[in-house]
Amino acid sequence: MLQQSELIFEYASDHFNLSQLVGHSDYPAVIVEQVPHPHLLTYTGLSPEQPQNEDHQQLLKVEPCESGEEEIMETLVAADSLLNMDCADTLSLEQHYAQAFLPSLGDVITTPVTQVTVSAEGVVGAVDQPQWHPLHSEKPAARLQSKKRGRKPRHRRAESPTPNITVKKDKYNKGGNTLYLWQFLMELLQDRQVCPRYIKWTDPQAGIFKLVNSKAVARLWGKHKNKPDMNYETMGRALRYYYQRGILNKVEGQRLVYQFTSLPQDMIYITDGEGTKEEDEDHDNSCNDEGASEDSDSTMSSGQSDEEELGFHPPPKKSFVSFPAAPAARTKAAPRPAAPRDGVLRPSGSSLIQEQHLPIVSAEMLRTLQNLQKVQSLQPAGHASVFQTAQLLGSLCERQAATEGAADSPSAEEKPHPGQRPPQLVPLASPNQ
DNA sequence: GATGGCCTAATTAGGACTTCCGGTGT
DNA sequence: CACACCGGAAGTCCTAATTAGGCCAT
Repeated sequence: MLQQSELIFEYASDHFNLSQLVGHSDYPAVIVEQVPHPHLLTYTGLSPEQPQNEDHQQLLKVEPCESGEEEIMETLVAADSLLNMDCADTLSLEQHYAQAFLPSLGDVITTPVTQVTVSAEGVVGAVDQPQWHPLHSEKPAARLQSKKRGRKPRHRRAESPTPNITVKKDKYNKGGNTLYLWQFLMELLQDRQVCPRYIKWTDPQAGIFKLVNSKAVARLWGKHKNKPDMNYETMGRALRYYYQRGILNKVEGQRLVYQFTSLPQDMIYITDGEGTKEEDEDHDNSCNDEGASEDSDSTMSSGQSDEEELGFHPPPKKSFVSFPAAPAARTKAAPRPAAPRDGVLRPSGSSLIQEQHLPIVSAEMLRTLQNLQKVQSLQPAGHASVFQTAQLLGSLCERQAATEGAADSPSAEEKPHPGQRPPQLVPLASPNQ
């Protein structure tokens, strides 16, 4: 049985559009999280019984492609094929997600998690910080205390974990797939299969995001909630309720653009050059962004369930940072500070790369780890803590820096190319080196 | 038989949407 | 005209808290 301190890699995006890697000098961002439940291994194909060194790697194997473009096209075609599939035996990632993953949300949520982000500069951040930091000084919306009749007053049920509220673990442990809409959206925004294709940050620092494909997002939400009739109209109503509760603001004058009044302090923005860095140029998303923008449904045939291909990940449970924009008033998009271009966006003032609760390990990280001899012997059921992984990556960073120092330039061969494996990183002699 | 502890099912309140609607703005 | 957006109202679903009742041991 796995312990909470054990580390599992979820292979999040091997099937992800490789075009996202095109032309970016940064190594992909990486999120690491403790995932306690063995069925997650099943979900990810990493059965605890499996010999990790073999099956694990086989699962994660990514064949390099001669022609990056062809690979991209094939990937897209495959993805689109998935979208069109509705047969019962086509177990979508999302279905898989719902069936296998959600039951463990409670553990996931309450488990302190360390995130590690790797960019070209190496490990940007790796913080093991179990505490959550409520940053909202007050609860945004006044709660109506309704009358009770004929019964003893009881303790109020935990409400939606609006930024400064913690949710009891049990709430997520009862087999229900309780995932609030705002959490769901945050997930999507951290899922590279969805962001920026269907939803994207327009101003991460301000928590402003756009529903690039509102219909697709609504369908995803509906699928998650088992509401096949869900549409943007309905989902939008739920979003509007968030105004009252101070969870969201509408960004005036911009359609389909909303703003989180708070974001997890430890929110991580996986940009690796895509999605979130387009905030200055909405058109620079290579990942179908233009095709998808405003309504990429036009690019999809009707009835396509593009969410079929999407697997996303359990809800973040984090501390939150509120944005300067006052929740009380609808806000225009705040002037944005210059976003760093290192592939990881940080909130003004402090690093975003902190402990976090996303059970995601990107494919890129896994590939990276595959290249490390030490990591190849890492057993989820063994000693591998997230923090150790962070240390490991820190060492990796150092080694890489040393290598780069010798080469004196981040050469092109270090940049990921479509259809190419991520850069071969210098194997680590030891995580503790 | 009375009492207390434990367990379980039923009840209830309330949160978080969902659905529907009429309306406005772009 | 389509779509985004708004917010009221009523409904559904789910969960936690509470209560009631049964069982058992003392």
